[in-house]
Amino acid sequence: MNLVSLGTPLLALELTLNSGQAFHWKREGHGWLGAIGEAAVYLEQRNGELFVNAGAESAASNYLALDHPLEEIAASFPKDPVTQEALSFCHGMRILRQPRWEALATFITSSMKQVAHIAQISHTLRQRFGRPLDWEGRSMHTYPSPEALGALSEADLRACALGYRAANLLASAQRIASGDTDLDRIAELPDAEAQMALRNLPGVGEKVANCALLFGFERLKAFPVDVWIERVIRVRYFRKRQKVTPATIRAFCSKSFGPYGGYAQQYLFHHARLTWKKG
DNA sequence: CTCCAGGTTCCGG
DNA sequence: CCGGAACATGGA
Repeated sequence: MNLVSLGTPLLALELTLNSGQAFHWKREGHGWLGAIGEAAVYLEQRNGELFVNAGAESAASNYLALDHPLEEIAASFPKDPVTQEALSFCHGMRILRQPRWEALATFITSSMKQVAHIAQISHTLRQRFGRPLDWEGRSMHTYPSPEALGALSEADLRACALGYRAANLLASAQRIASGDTDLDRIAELPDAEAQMALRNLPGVGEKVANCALLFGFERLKAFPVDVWIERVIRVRYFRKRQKVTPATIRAFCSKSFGPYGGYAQQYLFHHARLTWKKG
């Protein structure tokens, strides 16, 4: 158990790992076990001090985005009570800097699925098709590459409970493995163009593209609108019986939440999902 | 059993 | 641009 300290960053570790951004971190003793790209990683927080297994320091601080100016980000949020309530609830949560394909692929598999089930799919794909890793006798797996997934059959993926998403994940993996779509090149594009490029992939619409941009391409203004966000915006920012179309929501979110809109979105999402009362 | 979940795509107004 | 419907699966 050779751990190294990363100091005492402002970081709500458990909140960050369990907020529906990444889906593969598992409790292990007092910490969390998972993979960052091709490396096995163990994370633990004790009295505010962050520890990581030796050798994974830079990978971990990059993945956890410890360089994001969290205080500045929080200060940039609108001062309305809805956002401030979510901010207070999610204090210390960071937007992870995930590998591009991993972020894109997990959200291709996310459509019309609960977070728990997305996690189950992620684990199955890793176990069956990822590369095995080991840390202190504990095993975990990398997220399977586009090449690995692209070589499978749709039936192989359907057997992981992917349902109709299997064809989309397979075709997207093949387009990337073949070089037809280049995620590194997309990473160089401005937000709007990057979004359009991602949306050329099967199973990638506006919402999934925005998730990929926010979680995998460092686009902190990207604002995914899922059923929870749609509900929060509609109920808390508009009057009952007012006509609110998808275009209304898009325009409102784009103008209201500033340069770190993606952070605000993630806080609103997590807060709503955990505290929403029906009726 | 019914309802719903971090949607996308296609199709007719 | 908008609303509807089809698409799989499992948890609540």
